[in-house]
Amino acid sequence: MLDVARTAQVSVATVSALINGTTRVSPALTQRIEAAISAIGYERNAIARSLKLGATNTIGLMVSDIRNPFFTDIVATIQYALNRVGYAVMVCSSDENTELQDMQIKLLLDRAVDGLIIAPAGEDVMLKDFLASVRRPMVIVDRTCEGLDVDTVTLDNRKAVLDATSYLIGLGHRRIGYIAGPLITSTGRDRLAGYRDALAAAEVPYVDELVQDGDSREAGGYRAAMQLLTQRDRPSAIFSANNLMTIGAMRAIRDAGLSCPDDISVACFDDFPWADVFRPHLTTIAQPVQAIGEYAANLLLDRLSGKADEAPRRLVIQGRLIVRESCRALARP
Amino acid sequence: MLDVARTAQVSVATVSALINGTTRVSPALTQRIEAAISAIGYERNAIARSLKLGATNTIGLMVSDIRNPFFTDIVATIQYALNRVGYAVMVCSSDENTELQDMQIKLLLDRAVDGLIIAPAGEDVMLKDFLASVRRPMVIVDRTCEGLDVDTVTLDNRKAVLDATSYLIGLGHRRIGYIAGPLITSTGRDRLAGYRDALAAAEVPYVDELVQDGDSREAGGYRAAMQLLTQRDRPSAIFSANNLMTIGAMRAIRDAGLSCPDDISVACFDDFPWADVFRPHLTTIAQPVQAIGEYAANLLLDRLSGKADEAPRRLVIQGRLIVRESCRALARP
DNA sequence: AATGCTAGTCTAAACGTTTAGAAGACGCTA
DNA sequence: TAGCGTCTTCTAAACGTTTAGACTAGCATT
Repeated sequence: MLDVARTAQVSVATVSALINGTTRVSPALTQRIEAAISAIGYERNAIARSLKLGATNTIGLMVSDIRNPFFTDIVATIQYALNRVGYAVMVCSSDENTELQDMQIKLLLDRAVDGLIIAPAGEDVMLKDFLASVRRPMVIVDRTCEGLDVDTVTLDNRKAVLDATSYLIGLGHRRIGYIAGPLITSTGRDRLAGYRDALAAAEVPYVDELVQDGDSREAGGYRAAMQLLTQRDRPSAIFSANNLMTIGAMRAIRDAGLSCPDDISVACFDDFPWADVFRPHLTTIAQPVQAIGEYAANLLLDRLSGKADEAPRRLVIQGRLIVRESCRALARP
Repeated sequence: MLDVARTAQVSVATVSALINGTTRVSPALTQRIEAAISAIGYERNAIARSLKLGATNTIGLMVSDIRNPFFTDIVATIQYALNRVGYAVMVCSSDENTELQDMQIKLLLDRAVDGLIIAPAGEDVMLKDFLASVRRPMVIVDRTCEGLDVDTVTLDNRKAVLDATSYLIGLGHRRIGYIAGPLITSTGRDRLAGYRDALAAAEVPYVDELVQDGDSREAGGYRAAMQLLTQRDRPSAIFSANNLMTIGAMRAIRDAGLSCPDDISVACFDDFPWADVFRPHLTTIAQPVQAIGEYAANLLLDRLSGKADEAPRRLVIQGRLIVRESCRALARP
C-alpha cells in the first residue's frame, strides 16, 4: 500500500480510504490511485487488516467425523450459510478421538477464528474445562456438553428412538437388538434412553445382552450386529443408532447368511439419500440436517454481532420416522 | 505480551524468546515469565504473529461439491494430512457453480492462505486467468485446467471408463446408454472419450441419443436415465459417469418399473462403501481416493517448503473396475 | 474582514508480534 | 589489568494495515 501511495503521490490514508470507501476521495486522486494499484498489482494484505480490525471473519468448525454423511451435510450447510455473509470456515474432524479433538480445537483457536461451532466427539472433563476457558462465541451442535453454558442445537434423540422402537414393538417384536453409539456422547445416552423408554412403556423387559456397543463406526456396527445375530435366542429386530453402524450391521446380516426383513427386521437412526432405491429399503429416523446447520450458523452469527452476553439458547429439533420396508410384522405365536 | 513482560519485569523480546524457544532464557526469568503468563491468562495473538512471519499456516481447499462422497473423502484425507504437519484447512464448496467458485476462491485468498488445493467446477476462461494470476502455491486435483501450469493429480479417467465399457460389451451389450458429466470439465470429457474408445475398439457404432447429460447431480442422473429408459429401443445397459448420477439413475429405473440387472445392466464411476451390501450390488470403478488426497497434500507441501520454482508435476492414478452383480450377460440373439 | 462550514487530504499512532544487533555481566586467559 | 569470549537480556525497528484527529483550501455567511 505504501508503494501505491508513493506511486500515486498520496498518503496511505487516502489509499485506504478509497479501497474501503470510508471517505470520499476526489476524482483526480481516485484515478491516480487506481492506476497505481493496477500498475503495481497491489493486493491488500488481509493479515495486517485482521490485526488492526481484531477480526478474521473466519469461524472454526469441528465435527467428530466428516466422512459421516450426517456431518458432511452439517458442514456443507454451515459453510454455505456462513460464506453467504462473508465468513470463511475452517474445518476439522476429530475422528471420534478426544485427544485429536483437543489438538484440532487448539489448531483452530491458534488461527484466531472469530467463533467456533463444535460437534464434540466425547465429553471428557478436559474438553469441557478447555471449552469453558475459550473466550470466544461458540455453539455446540448435535451432541451436548453437560455443564457448558453455551448455545446448542440438538435433536430430540430420546423421542425419536422411542418412536422407532415403539414402531417395532407395534409390529410384534419383543427381542429387539440395539446397536449403541458411545455412551460418553449425549446422543449415545439419549438414544439408548429412548429405546428403554419404549420397552418400559410396552412392558417389554430390558435385556442387557441385547444392547451392544457399535462405537458409531461401520466396523463397530458389524461387530455388534454379529454379536446379536449369533446369540442362541436371536433377536427378531435390530435398531442401529447411527448411519455408519447401520452399514456395518447390514454387512453382518449378509455375512451371517440372513435376509432383511425376512429373517430380521432393521430400523436405524439417520436417513440415506438412497434409502428408497437400494434394497432393503430401510426404515429410518431422518434428521432435518439442513435446519440444524442453519440454526447453528444463525446462533453463532447472533453472538458474533454483539449479542454476546445473552443467556445461552438451547434449540431442540424433532426427528421423523420414515417407514419403508425393512421391518416386517411378526405373526403372533 | 506487553502485559506479561511488564508483570514479569522483563522485555517483550525475552517473553517472545521463551515462548518460541529461540534463545536460552535463564531459569529465574523463565519462572517469572511463566508465572506472569498463567496469572494473566495470556494467549499469543496468532494474527500479529502471521503478519510478522508472513505465513498463516493455513491452506485453502475448494471442491466442486463437498456432499459428493468422493470429494468428502478427498477433503477428509487432505485435511488429515495437512493437520498432521501443522496446517489448518479452510474448506469451500462451489456446488458446481463457476460464479460461486470465483467468489469462494477470492474468499480464500482474502484470508491469506499459504496455498491452494482446487478441484475446479468448470473451466471457464475467467477461472484460468484468475488462477494464473494467483501467485501462491497451488495444486489442482481430480479435474485438470487446460493451459494452467501447476501441479495436478488426476485419475486416468479415459482408461477406467474404457475398461468398464469394454466389460459391458464383453457381456454382449451393444446398446449402452451413457449418463455424462458436464463436458466443461476434463473428467466429463475424458470419461466420455473412454466410452467412445471402447465402442470403437469393438466396432460398436456410436449413437448420439444414447449419451445423455446428467449434470453430475442426482436429479440430472434421474432425468438422463429416464430419457434413456423411455427410448423406443431401450438400451440393455447403462453406464453412469459419477456416484450422484448413479443414485438418480437407479431411482429412475425403479420408477420405470424395471429391475437391475434383470431388465437393465448398470455400471458406474465411483465406488460406494455400501455397494456390496445393498442391492443391486453395483459394478463400479473405484478411485483410490486416499492416495489422491495424500498426493495432492504432498505436492502442495513440497511447493510450500521452497520447491516453488520447479516444473509442475502431473500425477495420473489408475482406477480399478470392481465387478459385482449389476450387469448381466446377454444371450446372443 | 472575520468567522464558520465543508470536503478532501494528511500525519502519526496504534494493532501484537519477531528479530537483528547492541549492550551488559561474567569469567577466563595472557 | 586489559582483552576477549560467552551467555543472557534489551532496544528498537520492522510487518501492512486502519483511523482519530489535525490541517488546508475554498466558499458562504455575517
